[in-house]
Amino acid sequence: MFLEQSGNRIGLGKGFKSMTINLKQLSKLLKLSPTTVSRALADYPDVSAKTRARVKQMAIQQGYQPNPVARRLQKGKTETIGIVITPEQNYFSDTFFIDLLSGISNQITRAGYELILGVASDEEHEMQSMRRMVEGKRVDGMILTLIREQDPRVGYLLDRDFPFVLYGRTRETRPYAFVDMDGKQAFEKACTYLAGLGHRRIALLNGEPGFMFPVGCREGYESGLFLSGLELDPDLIREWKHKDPSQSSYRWTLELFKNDNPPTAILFQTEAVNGIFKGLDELNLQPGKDVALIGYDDLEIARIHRPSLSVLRPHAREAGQRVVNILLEVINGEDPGKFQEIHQVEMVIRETSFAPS
Amino acid sequence: MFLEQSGNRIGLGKGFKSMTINLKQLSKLLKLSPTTVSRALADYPDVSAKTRARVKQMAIQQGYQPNPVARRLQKGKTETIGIVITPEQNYFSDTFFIDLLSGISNQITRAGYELILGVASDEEHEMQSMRRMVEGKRVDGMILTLIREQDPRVGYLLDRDFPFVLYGRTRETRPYAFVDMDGKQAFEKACTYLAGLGHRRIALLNGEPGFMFPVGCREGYESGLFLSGLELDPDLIREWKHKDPSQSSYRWTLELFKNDNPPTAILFQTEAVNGIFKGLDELNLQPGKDVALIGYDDLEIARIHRPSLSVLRPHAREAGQRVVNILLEVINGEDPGKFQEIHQVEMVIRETSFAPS
DNA sequence: CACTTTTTCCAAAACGTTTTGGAAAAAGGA
DNA sequence: TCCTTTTTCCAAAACGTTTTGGAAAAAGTG
Repeated sequence: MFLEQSGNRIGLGKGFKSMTINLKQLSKLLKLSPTTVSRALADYPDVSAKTRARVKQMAIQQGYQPNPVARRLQKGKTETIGIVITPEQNYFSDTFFIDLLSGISNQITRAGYELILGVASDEEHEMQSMRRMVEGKRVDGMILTLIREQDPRVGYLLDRDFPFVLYGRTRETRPYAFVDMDGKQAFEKACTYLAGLGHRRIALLNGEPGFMFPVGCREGYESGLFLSGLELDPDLIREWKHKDPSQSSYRWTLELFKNDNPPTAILFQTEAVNGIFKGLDELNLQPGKDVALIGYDDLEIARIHRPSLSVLRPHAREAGQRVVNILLEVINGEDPGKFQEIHQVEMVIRETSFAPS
Repeated sequence: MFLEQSGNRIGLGKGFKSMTINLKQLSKLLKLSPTTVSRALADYPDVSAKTRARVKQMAIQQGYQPNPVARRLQKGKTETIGIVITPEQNYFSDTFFIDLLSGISNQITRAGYELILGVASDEEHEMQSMRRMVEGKRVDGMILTLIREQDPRVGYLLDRDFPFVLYGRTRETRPYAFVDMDGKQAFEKACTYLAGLGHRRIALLNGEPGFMFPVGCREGYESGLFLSGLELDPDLIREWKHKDPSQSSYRWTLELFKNDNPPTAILFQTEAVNGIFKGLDELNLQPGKDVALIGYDDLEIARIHRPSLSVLRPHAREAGQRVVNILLEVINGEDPGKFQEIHQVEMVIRETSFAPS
């Protein structure tokens, strides 16, 4: 009787819920069992082509969509994956992260999954937010970004055998799945390119220590110097703070040119470009004329600045898509160790990389 | 028998799922019915203080957390709210949106809800992503940002009586819930402030037409001029494109000063500041000396630039929290029309707002 | 002590799916 | 025709909670 009531609710038009039809109601309309309707929609072979067609047509006509919550309960999956971002690290500074997120989101949607977002104010809350998702059974897998050299999140997830994929890498001996940009190769390429133009003093303004990505940048830088027969001068290497890229890179730029033998080229993360421009301006040095610049990440400012900034461009969107596809496989039981991808980084030559006179 | 098997799975240590305990297992440990355990944990009055304590202690000891999917099914709620962002509009340009998101996320977590994120590449996908959430029964309510004057999303949600809250406003006669910044009052304040310093030619570099927020800015601007006894000169008003704030604002800045009687002050959205700085630089005009500037939004660049930029600062975090609290009330059946909040905007005077000589 | 009220507990139903394990009907084979 | 195989369908169980509607036990009342 109770059932009949809710069955009759179709089309009553009172409130939102009444506009929706469920499996039982649909099967009643079709004079079939819920089992058959469910299996018809899922293309099981044990339902005849004729009834399958009939079911599908009616489902479309009635706008039927299986209730995801019920399906999740039955399937024992949340069909959800989680990501935690932190505002303090200015990661959202421009298109890069939103591109990554866009690739992630679209691929997740395509798989019929959901992306839940946590925003954490610091490292501690970052962990807390992730634990809530994992231990609260709110997600089937996690995506991690902005990875540190020693990253407790990775150990935590490995310990409990919970599916995850890193965008980036960390120092961890156990196998895990990751998609990373080949920062090493990118910086090596940029470095040899500048050396090939004739630059002999190439500086590196690297990301904050503790995070993993500057490690690759530095390796590539050193390897590039070596391949070009240049000496490594520790005075030409600086690191800025993630929380405050412009301010710290500004200071480091000024310092760099106090050197007796200052650089003629700088490699750096584009995020820090404002500070560098400001520093150079103060020193009366013109980018692309007195100092060559190549940034890592193709942010908007790189394109619109005059002179336009030569950059290393990671393909964030594609990387995001790969991260999701891999995570879905890992969730599906595949061995995470099989998925360790290092993506090429494109070099875009614009106006700030010139041959010194 | 099947039940017994899964009951015995506790502590087997094979795979992740085995590490988790469910209500039935917990109740067996306590020699109580699932009903009582559930009600004890939910602080129902019909369970004695003694057993309630015993249950809670055991729940903590065993690390029990109710399966959210099962609860959602029973409660008929998804405990989830949705938001769709679009990358093309550089909304993530700096701390503003992430602050808003941070307030939203934290408040949602506090309520035990989940935030699911959609990333849409354009207006059409934006709608599509929202419909998937709404019609797919994936959320209990929606949060909308970056509202247009005519916004089909609002009509869509109103039509089907689906709970939502706007961050911003739109042109719609039916009542709906929103939290908006008082852009009008902010620009009026900034305008009268500049006029009070002695500026007579104040320009407005406004946001893209079609969106709602520039409307308030313009109203405030006009009202500020009027209150200060200044004439409105249409030549001093320009609008930039959301997709490309720097480029278009750069062009408009140059145009502005082709005027016979150029402005001595500019009001604008901080997002467009790079283009303005670039334009002024090209014209050999110094911000804070030849031209006064006040931006809307306190982005990082406003603080670190020399001279530092005077701004109007919306309190994004607080607004995000309010949006969520209101949405939860609307979901709970409260009348949306009751919740229409307009928040004050703070004015932060730094170095670019000076008295003309 | 007998009766009523309050306290404390629980069995069963319900949420809306998918999966399991057949059963009935149709088709094929002798 | 009778038996076997295949096709097509479905009743019931299960996923893990919360809620409903009592029932048993304890406490209060006369």
